[in-house]
Amino acid sequence: MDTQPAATIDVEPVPASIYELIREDIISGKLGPNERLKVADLAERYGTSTNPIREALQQLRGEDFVVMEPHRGARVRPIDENFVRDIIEIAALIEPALTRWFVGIVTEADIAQLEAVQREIEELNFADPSRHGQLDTVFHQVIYDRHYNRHAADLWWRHREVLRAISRRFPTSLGRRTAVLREHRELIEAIRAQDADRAAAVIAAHVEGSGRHIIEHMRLARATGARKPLT
Amino acid sequence: MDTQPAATIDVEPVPASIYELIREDIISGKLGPNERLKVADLAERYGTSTNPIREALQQLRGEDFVVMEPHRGARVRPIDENFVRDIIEIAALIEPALTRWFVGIVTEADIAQLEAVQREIEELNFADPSRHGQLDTVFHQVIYDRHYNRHAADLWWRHREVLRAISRRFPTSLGRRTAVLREHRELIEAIRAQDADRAAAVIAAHVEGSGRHIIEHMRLARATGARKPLT
DNA sequence: AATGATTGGATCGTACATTATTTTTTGATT
DNA sequence: AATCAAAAAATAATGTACGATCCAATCATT
Repeated sequence: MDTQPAATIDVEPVPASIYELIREDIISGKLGPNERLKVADLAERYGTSTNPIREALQQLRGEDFVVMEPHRGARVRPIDENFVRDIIEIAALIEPALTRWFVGIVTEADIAQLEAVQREIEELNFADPSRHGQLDTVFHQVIYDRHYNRHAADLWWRHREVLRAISRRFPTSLGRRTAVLREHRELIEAIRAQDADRAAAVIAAHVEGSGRHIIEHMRLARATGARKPLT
Repeated sequence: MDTQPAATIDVEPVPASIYELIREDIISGKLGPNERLKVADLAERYGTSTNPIREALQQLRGEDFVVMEPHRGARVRPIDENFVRDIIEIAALIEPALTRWFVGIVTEADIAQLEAVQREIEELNFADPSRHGQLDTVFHQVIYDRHYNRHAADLWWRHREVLRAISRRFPTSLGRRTAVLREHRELIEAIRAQDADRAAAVIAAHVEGSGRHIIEHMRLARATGARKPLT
């Protein structure tokens, strides 16, 4: 899974392949936790034959969105609070390291780009959540996308997509909004000051805060709209 | 991909599924870097039809061992020095964090198990490389396997498998041998002393050293036996 | 050099065989 | 009659086969 080029700010991506459709439905919760994924059902649901479904499921299995047992088929890996906590913890280890490196290679132009994106984010001021999600992604992409460690960058990207999809489900609290803006500004500041330690610390806090926010909302949603248990 | 139970020390695993066969051939280098993976060829090679091949490739794609371009088929993701460096860097971030947590929950029995495995390792003294690889894996598995963050643990396991497969290709240098034994002992020491910082530092050095060793050997192998370039 | 035809191979669809699992039915025993 | 185990049927995954279609690269022609 390669990351998008940082320059183009693409429109909301409309899922094309079966793989993307199923993944979207898993992340968005249309396909619930632990739900069985029968090849025949999915084929009908998405209007294709079984072959593409089988392949999509295998790919999703490789990416850990789907669990498969031999001769017992596929199930949706639950995207629950634990899941989010896990990937946030990993992100909290990787992102500071990537940021640290970025501080060492950053150019005037990079900082200008960061500031431009940040300006857009502040102007938008969370009016359009989906657009904000895009801009926020681009902001961090500027920092991570040129890193030589493609594995780490792709890992970040994968986590990012999951978190963004989950975040779409609920609004950003006022407290979180101000924190996001403050942390972004502080990050730019630290990068400009060539203070790698501070930049790393800021991004670590940023990731943690974002994770807490998401998990809190998930907990709330779970408590309120009691979801049906596994099939 | 779930990790094995820590208790059972299994025999050298014989790959069963097509997926495992192909992955093994990629990691071991039988399928060279960037080599085209034609479904028809692979089907013949492994004695199956094309469907299982396609599904295996999709899974490998999800795990990033294979890259696919639309309508242009699959290629082997090169398992080269950069690849190893990338996953080592990630491991060097994750393993200390996992170790740190382990220090907090470790029991007498855990330490006894670590010591038992370490004793076996020292007795074997690298006589049987494959067996050593197993024991070394078990040693670290004791530490990581019970962590609540299954994502992180699985990430470790995946990296581990790749590195172990690569390591099979060449002998462990004398210097590395003594370093491994020393670091293991030091790690047990730090864990017993409840010194999380030191344990984390030791494991970070351990991962780094292991990475350097592997990359050095790969560089050497590349320089010596000049491999054929991409198809 | 640009254009169009050819071809290799991926991708997708469909159908069916085989095998393993789950559920239901049956039958024997208490 | 109730209970439980074995057998049978249903369900669904997995594997095989083959044809249709589409895309990209190559080759031939102008």
